[in-house]
Amino acid sequence: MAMVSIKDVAAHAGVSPGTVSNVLNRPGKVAPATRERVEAAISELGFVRHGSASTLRAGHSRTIGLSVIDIGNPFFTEVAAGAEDVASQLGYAVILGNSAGSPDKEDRNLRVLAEHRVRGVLITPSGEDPGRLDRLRERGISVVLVDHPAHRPDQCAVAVDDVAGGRAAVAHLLARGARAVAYVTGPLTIRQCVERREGAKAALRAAGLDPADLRVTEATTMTARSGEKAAAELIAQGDLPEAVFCANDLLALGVLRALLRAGVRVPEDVALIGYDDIDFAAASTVSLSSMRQPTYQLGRIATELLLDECDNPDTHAHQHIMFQPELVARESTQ
Amino acid sequence: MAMVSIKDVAAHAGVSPGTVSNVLNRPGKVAPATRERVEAAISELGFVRHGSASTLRAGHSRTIGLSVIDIGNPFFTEVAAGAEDVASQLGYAVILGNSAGSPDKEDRNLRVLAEHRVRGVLITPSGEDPGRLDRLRERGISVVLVDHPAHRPDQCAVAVDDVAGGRAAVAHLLARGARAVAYVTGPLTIRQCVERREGAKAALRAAGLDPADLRVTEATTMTARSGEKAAAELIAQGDLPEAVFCANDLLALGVLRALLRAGVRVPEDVALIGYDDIDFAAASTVSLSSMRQPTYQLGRIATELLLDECDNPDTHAHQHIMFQPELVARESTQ
DNA sequence: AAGGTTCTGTAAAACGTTTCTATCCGGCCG
DNA sequence: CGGCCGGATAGAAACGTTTTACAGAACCTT
Repeated sequence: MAMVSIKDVAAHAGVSPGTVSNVLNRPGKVAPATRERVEAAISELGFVRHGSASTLRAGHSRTIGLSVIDIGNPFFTEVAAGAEDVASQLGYAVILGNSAGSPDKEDRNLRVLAEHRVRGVLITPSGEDPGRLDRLRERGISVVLVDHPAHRPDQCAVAVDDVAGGRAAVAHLLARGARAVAYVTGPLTIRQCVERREGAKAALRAAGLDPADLRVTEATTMTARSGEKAAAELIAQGDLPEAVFCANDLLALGVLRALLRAGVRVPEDVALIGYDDIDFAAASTVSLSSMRQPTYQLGRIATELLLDECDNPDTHAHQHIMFQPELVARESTQ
Repeated sequence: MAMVSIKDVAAHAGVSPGTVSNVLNRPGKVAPATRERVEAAISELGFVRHGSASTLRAGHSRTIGLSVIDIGNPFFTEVAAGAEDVASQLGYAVILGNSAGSPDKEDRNLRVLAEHRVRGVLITPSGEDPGRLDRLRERGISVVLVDHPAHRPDQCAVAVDDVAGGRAAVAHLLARGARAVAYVTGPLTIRQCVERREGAKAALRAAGLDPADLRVTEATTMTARSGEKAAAELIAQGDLPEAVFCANDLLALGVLRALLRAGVRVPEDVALIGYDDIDFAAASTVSLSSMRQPTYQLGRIATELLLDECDNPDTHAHQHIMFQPELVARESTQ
């Protein structure tokens, strides 16, 4: 309970508080003998630096914010894991904000982050951004966009090329000989869903087919249950496509399940590919082909960019990094 | 960039800084007219309270720590979501720590939390705890154990009854008429795995069977891949059990996959039940029976207990809450 | 009308660091 | 031998808030 402060350490080591601070922050500036004495006092007294006092005086904290849309989604979980690893390695703490898709909650979270004077924020913005990120930047808080292209040159962003992903997925289906292709997507208000669709159309075009022939089924959520419903619709229409591309793996697993129960063989009757390559894609009964995204890397790199921007503001060059997704072919498209 | 402080607000509203602070923290104490004037100044100037200064002076922060073993595991993700929801609703920020199973990393994380003078910590301790939690408590940081029974009466803990869960799962298998039961488990260094095994044995005993007949296969990790390997072993032994209980759903999904590929029908030849009821359990081709745990609730309640302990230290009563898991019967045990 | 009691608001002292300036001391050069 | 220099440390101010003690004003009571 008795908080031991830098003064106590100073008294115990027979030096001034300033010297203790130097040992903590610029160990090179203090003579080895004194340094040892201070370090001994620190561990003897169990001193732990008061982060808030430090932040207050120094004008900046060793904390970053992470604002994601849905921490329950394996995609964001991986991003968070990558970010946390890098941050904790560099002695930064990560404050987690889950916007749950609600712009209100996102605003509340950003406010909390601003109060904490975080050094920077990693954010996957939900919906369009009416200048609230600019407001953060005005406060001197760096922002790195995650899984979202930058809308301004003076900021960093890391994203994955969703158009290329959609194109690669459908090109893979076409290479297997399929011609009638369906796209099962989540809400088309989601940027990723739209871009993957554009990629799919591009692949059709490149193969000399009419992009308008892409049969699009829009589900209300990106869950397995929605996938089942979508597949039921396709089946009800009687005229099954030769191949189905799903906007994420959860949808694909739902489609897979519905097809198998209806006696449709995968991949013999219908080939199937998902997106994200979540762990369960490989584990499903007919293992699922998918587009792998470097999610953990996304979190790592975004954090590295952010901390570089904070720690070396002069030499820092803003970057827009676009990862390429990778095709993982499994049984469902053999 | 120009940080606006409480003084600027005070000047702008024609009051003293103390009054602004009162408006912020004890609005009732200040006359309505003045309050409005101050509030106008606040929003006009875009003032955001400096959390660190506040923490420093007030002696406590509005921040809690969350230390989990593996943020990639859906179980912990749900816990985190529950915790974040409650915390953010009460204006608290959550600092995330991922120990990744390493006691070293856990220590580092706890140190960061101590530096930030968090109000309290939610922790699922990894391995045995050599007094480091006590050290936190000495510093006035409350601790609530998550998914772990309390080892002391003067602390809160929320957990799920793993013995009861193991018992219910196996009782369900026995009720279907199975007699030869196998248990596919993760490392038996994990408390949960051991307790679920004890529950399984208890169910056998209660049915008049010999608990020693439980065929235990210990996998090195709790993943689908390990589950496949475990099932391959069972198949290789020639003598298939009538029912398999897996220590978690990932293992079960792996077992399911291996069985189906070997031509074993589920549930006709072998019944199968997992644990955790992750989303993918319902979505797999043969939907998977499982034991559902109130994970989101676990996070919520733990946070509520923690914040109650912080905010009402006098009236707070320490609680040890033990949830009961719930059987979810699906196709794999029909 | 005097004394007390609320009710509002002010002023100033903390909280624990960091950082800037000043001081001390030993040694080196001329 | 005196003056200087450079390294090491001390001392004090500042960061933005909360909180305590207190001062005025207004209102009530007798």
